[in-house]
Amino acid sequence: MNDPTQSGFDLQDFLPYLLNQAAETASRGFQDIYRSRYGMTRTQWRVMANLGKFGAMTARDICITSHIEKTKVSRAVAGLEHEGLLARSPSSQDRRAEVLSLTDKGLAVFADLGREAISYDRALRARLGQQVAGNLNLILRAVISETNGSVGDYGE
Amino acid sequence: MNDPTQSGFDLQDFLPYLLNQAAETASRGFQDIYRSRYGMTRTQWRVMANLGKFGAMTARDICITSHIEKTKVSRAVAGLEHEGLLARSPSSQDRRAEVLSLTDKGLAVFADLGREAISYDRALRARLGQQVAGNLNLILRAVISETNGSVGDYGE
DNA sequence: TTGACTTGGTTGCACGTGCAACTATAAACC
DNA sequence: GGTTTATAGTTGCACGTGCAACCAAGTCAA
Repeated sequence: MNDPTQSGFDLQDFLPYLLNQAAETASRGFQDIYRSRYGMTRTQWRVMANLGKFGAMTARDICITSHIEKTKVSRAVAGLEHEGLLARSPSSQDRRAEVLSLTDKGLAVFADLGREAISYDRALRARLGQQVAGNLNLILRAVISETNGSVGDYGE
Repeated sequence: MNDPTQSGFDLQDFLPYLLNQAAETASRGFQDIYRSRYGMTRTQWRVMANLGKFGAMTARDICITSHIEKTKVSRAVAGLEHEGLLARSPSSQDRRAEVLSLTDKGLAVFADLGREAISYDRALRARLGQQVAGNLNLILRAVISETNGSVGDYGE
């Protein structure tokens, strides 16, 4: 590895770069599943995963728990609703907010993708080794909470 | 953490999700630098980092070493050339290919960003702890080489 | 009640990207 | 030679995203 500019900088050791590459390769395979099978976006999948886990919640709640920007959530919700996977009902406490929940169809899709996700994750961890995978899990959380010094709106 | 659907799936423990979140938070700060300071794209920054390290190379070479898709490289190169940061010269061996290299201006920009990147990376590693950071580095490489079972074209 | 300010959510626009299709040159084969 | 097949690089188009601006409902205080 020569370095004509003597800069001493190597992209291949730059943590943000490595993280992005790793995230991309790790995500690709699962993305293919929810995209080809249900034509879903990553954000849609994430929104669905939240509703699947927590039941009913507002868009705002999703933003907070998942650090997804609100415009992304808004559009993902619109898409999921259009596909009949999600339903909105007005909030009784706040007429601006809407309570979101998965429809039966949405629950079925989530059940399917949840299963796939679990086995995908399991396979990935197996390839890395349980020890290493657990380690990675912890470190990533550290990375996420570091630097994440709470910015405008709510996160992100 | 309740789980109404009993799916057993938790997005917060899904490795692809964690990797993406970590990558995003880790990248954000540095992205602000090359974007606000030079109006550069992430891909442009990466292409520049390659040329800065390796000197002169073709677009194809960049694709191979950095696993960036060729259309992204093509556009990044066009942009960098437009800004006068990069120059093309026809390859003597292959009239389809062009040898890319940074101009003096490009070298100066790379020197600046390279410095910034090094200190950014150093700060990040310091926050994680050297031990953990080194660990992360290794694991990420493993993640990248796993799953990366060589697809069409050259990588990506 | 009225006004200033906050907050839940949506929308317009510009932009980077993924993919497929395309041009031009090179290499392989008969 | 001539014909196929692979390769370097570009381009058109559709699409998801980031950001700023926006609307409507809530909040708080005078």
